[in-house]
Amino acid sequence: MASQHDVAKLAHVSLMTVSRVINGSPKVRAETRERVARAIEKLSYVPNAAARALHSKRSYNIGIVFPRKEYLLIAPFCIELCTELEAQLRKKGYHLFLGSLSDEEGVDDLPALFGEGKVDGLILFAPDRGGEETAQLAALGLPFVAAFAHSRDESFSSVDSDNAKGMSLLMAYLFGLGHRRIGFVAGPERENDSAERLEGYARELEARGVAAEEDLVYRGDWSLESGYAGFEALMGLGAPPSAIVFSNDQMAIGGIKASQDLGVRIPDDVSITGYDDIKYASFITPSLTTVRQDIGLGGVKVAELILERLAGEAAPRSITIAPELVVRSSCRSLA
Amino acid sequence: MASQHDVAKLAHVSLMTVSRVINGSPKVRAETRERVARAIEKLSYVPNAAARALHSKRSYNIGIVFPRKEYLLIAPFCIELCTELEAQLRKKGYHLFLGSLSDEEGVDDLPALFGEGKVDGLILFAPDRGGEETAQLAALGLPFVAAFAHSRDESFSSVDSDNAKGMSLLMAYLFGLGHRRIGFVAGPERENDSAERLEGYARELEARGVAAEEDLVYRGDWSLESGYAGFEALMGLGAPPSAIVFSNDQMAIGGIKASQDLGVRIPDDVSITGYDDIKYASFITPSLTTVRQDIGLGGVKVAELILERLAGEAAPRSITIAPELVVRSSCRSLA
DNA sequence: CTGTTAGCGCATTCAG
DNA sequence: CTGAATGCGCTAACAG
Repeated sequence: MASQHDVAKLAHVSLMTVSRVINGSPKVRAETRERVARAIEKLSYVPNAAARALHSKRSYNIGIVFPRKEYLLIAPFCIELCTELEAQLRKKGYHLFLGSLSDEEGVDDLPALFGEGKVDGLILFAPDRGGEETAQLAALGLPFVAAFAHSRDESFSSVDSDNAKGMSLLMAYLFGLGHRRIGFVAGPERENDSAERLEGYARELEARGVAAEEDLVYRGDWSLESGYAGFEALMGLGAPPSAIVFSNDQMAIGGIKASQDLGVRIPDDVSITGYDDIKYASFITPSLTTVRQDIGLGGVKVAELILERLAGEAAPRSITIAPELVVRSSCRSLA
Repeated sequence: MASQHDVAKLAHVSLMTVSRVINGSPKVRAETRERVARAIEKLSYVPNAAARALHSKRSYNIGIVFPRKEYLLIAPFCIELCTELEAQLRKKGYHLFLGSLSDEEGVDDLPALFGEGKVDGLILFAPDRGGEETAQLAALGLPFVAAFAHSRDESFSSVDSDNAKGMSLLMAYLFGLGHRRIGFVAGPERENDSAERLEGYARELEARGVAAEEDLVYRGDWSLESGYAGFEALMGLGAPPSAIVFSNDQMAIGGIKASQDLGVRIPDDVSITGYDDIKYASFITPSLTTVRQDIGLGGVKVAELILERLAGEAAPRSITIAPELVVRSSCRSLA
């Protein structure tokens, strides 16, 4: 409730001196500074964010936007990212706003959501691959960073995992085990991570002279349910695969459930892999061979990039998080 | 970038008239209103939140605080709550701030976090049971609601699940199946949900004339790991229980993992139950008998209560979410 | 129905 | 080193 005015009165100085002390200006005598500091302490004065924002035209708030309800499917992910992000931003005096867009809303609703100057910048979580969303957002002129997306042309900053690398690790491992007929359960078509993993799968097959088969690719949506359905579909094929790569751990866990209901043994009858290395990956039976991504590091990098964008100095850039193969017990050697 | 000033100029009216149109005051001639509306449209004018907040002394922001890192353990939970909460608040023109307190921080750090007038109210997620945190927060004078906590004396508003009811359902079911020697894997001591579930367990045993045994209670922390350890500990007892109640699904899933590593069959050798009915509960094998809580509804109620608190009319009140027993296949009848 | 005045709390001028 | 004036964008309280 106390304002600079009150502090100034109590410390017998002017408003300006108080302001200077608060903003750490060196041009204040130590003694005066001390007096002001005590007054601040006594009144438990806290600067008013609105007034500051009004004057400085900066809210010191960042918004994070989860574009679609479907992203709740990957909750563990989101939370981990948000926590780290929030911690990093706070160190720099920024706060994090949460904003999930409903299915009916699009990027054009963002001004209404955040455009009143409530945020200085935005984090866009897994925007569509087509680039319309990011283009629209760029047109708005609000600094932003895309998380779990990738800007090929560096027209915006982004943090993404190195999906090509991850898939390469995974496929090399599977081929080393002797697998040739490998099924794939993909994520949503419009997402970058999903698309890149599918591309990686196809590329790795081709590199080893294995012809791609349309039947061997099932289109899922990251959910447990779609993993279940994917496993059923692939194993129901006339010639089922000897291994199935799921685009994320969650779908793989759905697949494991399906295997049990179907009486198919993993890895005896079919090998499977996931992606992400969520907590459950090691707590499910069989424990899941997967690709680990350091989400926390992703949060740190996103924070770094958005701050960079706010400063406006550097050009947009993309950071990719290195993946790591985690071998557990969901695959067997055909040899 | 456009301000009311620009709109006023373009529409050939005064600032005040613009303000009135924006705030929907009826005291404006239809024709004038129309003219102003067009100017607003043309300039794509959006009111400035900071200026508004400065004048009205309301930020139209609500903060949600996750008091401890350990809450990341229950991520699916948090996300579901946040999403629903955010959607509800947005309908009323409010935005949601995220703020996780690190382990070193306490409620007294909240002013620094949010106290600059950045928020009008706070949601406190699962505060300690002792009530110091809530008492401190109340002392700050900031309206708040505790989520997944319970105010016995209605000194603050809270939303919580009816743990007594949930435990009663669960224990009745287990007793009906013939179980008498029942183990319990508890959550953290200081949390309300955790404490109430443990109390419920003890009460239900006593009500049926079964003596409580200290050895049969293992203190966990909601995590998969602690569930694993709890299962090991309880089954390692000289006389292991015929059923184990886990305070949440996550620990139960940890327990299932332990059972497989130990070669103990569920439910043949021991029955288990969880609490929460998270998505994985039905996708694990054996599928988990548990208690369902409608987290989304919790979010709706939390929004309702905080808005009530902001309005300042009604007295604080507590809402409890009705639990529901979900029987699946992790328990067997001893008969 | 519409316009004028004033002030919310802060920080950037520019003078002392 | 410190202070006085000024304005950020908006709206409540008064005029007209």
